[in-house]
Amino acid sequence: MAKPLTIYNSLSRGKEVFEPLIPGKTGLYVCGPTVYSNAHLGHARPAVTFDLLYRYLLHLGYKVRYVRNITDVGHLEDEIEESGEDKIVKKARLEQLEPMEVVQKYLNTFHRNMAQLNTLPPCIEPRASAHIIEQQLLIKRILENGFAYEVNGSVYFDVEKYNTRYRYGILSGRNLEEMVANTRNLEGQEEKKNPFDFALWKKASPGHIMQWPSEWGMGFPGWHLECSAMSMKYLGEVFDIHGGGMDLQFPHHECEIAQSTAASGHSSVRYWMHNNMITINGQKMARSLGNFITLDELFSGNHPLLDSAYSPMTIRFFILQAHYRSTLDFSNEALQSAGKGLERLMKAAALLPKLTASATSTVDIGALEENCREAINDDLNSPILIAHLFDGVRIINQVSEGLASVSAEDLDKLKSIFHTWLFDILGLREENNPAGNSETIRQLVELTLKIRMDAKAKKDWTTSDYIRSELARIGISVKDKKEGCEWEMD
RNA sequence: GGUUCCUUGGCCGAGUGGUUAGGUAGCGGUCUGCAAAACCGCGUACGGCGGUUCGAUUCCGCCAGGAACCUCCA
Repeated sequence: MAKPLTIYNSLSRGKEVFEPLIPGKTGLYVCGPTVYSNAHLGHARPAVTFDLLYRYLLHLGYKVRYVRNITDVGHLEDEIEESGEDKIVKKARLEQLEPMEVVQKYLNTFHRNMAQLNTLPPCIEPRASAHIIEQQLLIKRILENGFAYEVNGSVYFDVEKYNTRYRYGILSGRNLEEMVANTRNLEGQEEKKNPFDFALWKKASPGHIMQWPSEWGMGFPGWHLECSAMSMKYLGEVFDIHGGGMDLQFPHHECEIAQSTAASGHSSVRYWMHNNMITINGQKMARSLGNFITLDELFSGNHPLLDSAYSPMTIRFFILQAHYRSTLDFSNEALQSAGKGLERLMKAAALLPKLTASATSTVDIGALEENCREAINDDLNSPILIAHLFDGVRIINQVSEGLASVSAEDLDKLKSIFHTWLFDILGLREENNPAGNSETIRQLVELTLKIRMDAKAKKDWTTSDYIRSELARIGISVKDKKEGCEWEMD
């Protein structure tokens, strides 16, 4: 009896069997990016993590609605500042662009990067700016229920009041009393009853570009509201999975819970999932820390910290080789070894169609499939899953070298395992050099190698080695086999 | 200061109260004209000090070092 999918629920701090609210269907909401600059390595982590989850849920046969928001309204950059400018507005002035032009520019890049990483697009990608009315309606519900108050054109969430009926801090394990004791008083918060109250609607200063009319005056929605409003709209007042980075657990997700609960009277998310951070020199990679490397820089190798370029699939594999709840440390050495490992995996996969079946098997394929399933069912343990696939790699290579044999049935099974787990679920794919597909180049290389084989036949090692090293110089590696040779382009 | 968490072989990174993680790098071997690839073999890692236990890397305590959150953040 196979164990079912279990996932770690941040809310209970333990693994739980995943059972959707509605049999056969499930909803997944993931916090997307704030599009005010290029996506960096850190953004790839949740994208790949929840892509893996999405792919696996689809594989299990669920009808999945996957929602990932785009924050294009911008959160307040710094409440202490009088102007209270938001990030997107600030960037817009810097670049002399319309705010929506900035949004579109970085959104386009984000989409391209996500496609390069072979992440499946979400079913719905709602934008905060397109859901101002929904956010205002949610504020009204919270006000009607008495958990918010209006001051001078802004609306704040009343955390203390909320905490009398519900509990503020259930997700992040905080309690309000401790928070009160430890909160320092920041300036510019005179409007709030308590420093930990947060804005649902913020009055716009005169120079603020992004603002909308509301019954409280011109303003813009608070930091945390869009996710509550949009998840509710597209997934319902109760839905299965909400994902995001660990750094969003507090205050963002805590506030989301409070908002949704204050409006509807009950909690909305059944399973909270949080991916850990990517670190660099032991420290979190973050835009605000200035220690980030963008995905485009990684793909091109154009960054002082990079020894070489790393392909999108190398990045994806690098991320999948660590469990999503562990920190993952960036280094050139780690990325290079990931690239090598991936190459080995993909080469074995490419060998699969060329294998011939024997009457009997000398290897055990049966356990492999079950091992893969067991690994991923255990809170998406992709590193273990990958380790099992490397068992398959050894088998494939042994069969290819005539050191082991597989029956036709086992060979089919092996093919199906790689197809399902490597390509469909881990979402890895071949990265062909486009030039390698050119028929002209193929024929030129074949011709050159034919000349080399003639030289080899005459034991003219000088010519044969010259051709091989020159081909290597232009990126074509040649491997001699017992009969003939193989070649490939980098 | 508060809350939570981490410390595994050169590097990345799983996992477990007693039995091989895996990748990569390194070493030895097979194969090969050589090289590469592949295959076979190898290293006896679990921060320190105590405790529980027949037995702890795995549980508990203390110490050291590091991280995340407490402000925007994936």
